[in-house]
Amino acid sequence: MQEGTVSRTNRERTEATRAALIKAARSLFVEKGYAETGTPEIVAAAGVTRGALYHHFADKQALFRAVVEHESAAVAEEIVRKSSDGTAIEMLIAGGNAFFSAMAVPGRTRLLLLDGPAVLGRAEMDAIDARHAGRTLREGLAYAMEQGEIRPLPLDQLCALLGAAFDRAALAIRNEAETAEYQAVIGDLIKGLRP
Amino acid sequence: MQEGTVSRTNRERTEATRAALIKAARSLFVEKGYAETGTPEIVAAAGVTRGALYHHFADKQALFRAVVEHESAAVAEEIVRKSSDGTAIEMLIAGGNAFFSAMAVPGRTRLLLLDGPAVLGRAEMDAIDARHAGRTLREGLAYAMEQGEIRPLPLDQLCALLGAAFDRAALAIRNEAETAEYQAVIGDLIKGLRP
DNA sequence: AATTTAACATACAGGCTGTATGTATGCAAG
DNA sequence: CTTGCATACATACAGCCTGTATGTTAAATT
Repeated sequence: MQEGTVSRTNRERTEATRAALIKAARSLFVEKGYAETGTPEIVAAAGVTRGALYHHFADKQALFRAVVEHESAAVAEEIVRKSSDGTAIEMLIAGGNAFFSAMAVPGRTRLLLLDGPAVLGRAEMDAIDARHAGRTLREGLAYAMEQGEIRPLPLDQLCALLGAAFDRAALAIRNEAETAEYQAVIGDLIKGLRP
Repeated sequence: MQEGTVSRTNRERTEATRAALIKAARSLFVEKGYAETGTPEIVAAAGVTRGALYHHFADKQALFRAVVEHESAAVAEEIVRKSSDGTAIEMLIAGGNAFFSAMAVPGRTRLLLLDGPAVLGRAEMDAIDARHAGRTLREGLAYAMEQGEIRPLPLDQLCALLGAAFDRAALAIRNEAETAEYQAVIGDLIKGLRP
């Protein structure tokens, strides 16, 4: 039985430190916002020093990027996990509901929809989204068009516009009643695309 | 004939100073973003001192708010000015085109769609938008529903979702070809709402 | 076992924000 | 017209934060 500092491999140390930093940073970025959170505060919460932070991340923004990447992946994972089968439009609706459910986790709207675009820029946020949640929407829409369930439209533009609608709905939703209202309206928007 | 310091009334001094600060701040916020723009830089460009800035504005964020308010009003003014008549849906489309045209003015997407929500929060941005461009969209949709040109749907939610789609399109648009593409897709979205 | 390299910790320089204090000018009252 | 107050600034200061440079310890390599 060992105490305090157990001998760890470098890889283990790195992973533990990075995880602690990302966890502490996520919590503070959510609570106070990116600009109002200082690195001294983050490292104190993570139980390391600023030296460790700047060893693993180029700067504060790089740490934020890691937090956003992590969070975006979690949202996409939940959508994929809950994806049902049925008609293409049914799948789109179900995916949307899963998205709303995932975005209801506290802090996600702030990280992914408010601070993210401002800190990292829309181009980088689009790139991150395209690897995660945005990818599921794109595949759903492409499948629906393929099946002839919605009219053929430029996929890039349609994804951007519907994705924006989903995002804004997630931002507006604060309780179950609002969830149902937005689900209904966005469902109508999608159904309006049928041939 | 007088030189240099002409005797000005206090009201004139105030208006001139505020205008110079807002103009300089707008330029720098657009060029470098809110966080990367320092108040020393702003006051230097405006030809005043930091004392003047903090006399007229509570803090840097209040100055940013004034810039955003000004810009948002300019967008709404352009939409109203270009609003044509015709069927309700035609007016919506024309209003959308005017919106895209107004948002093409350099810096507006960054101020109103990227930094604005992050710095001021979505609630405050919604309030500002509701007084300006968002108001025109809401009135257009309400009129279209009244005329029976689109199905009756919850107005608040529909405004939020379509407003988000317009915003994202404005962010994505970088040239005329893209403008046409997004106009077409957003037109299809609106037309899908017909009874 | 010796050497290199990774993973930190500490110290420092520069810059920025907001506030406190000082000054000059407009303005209103007598 | 001058006397007193308020407005519109300018200057100086304190505190904090970011990023970097330097030092130290432990792991990995040879």
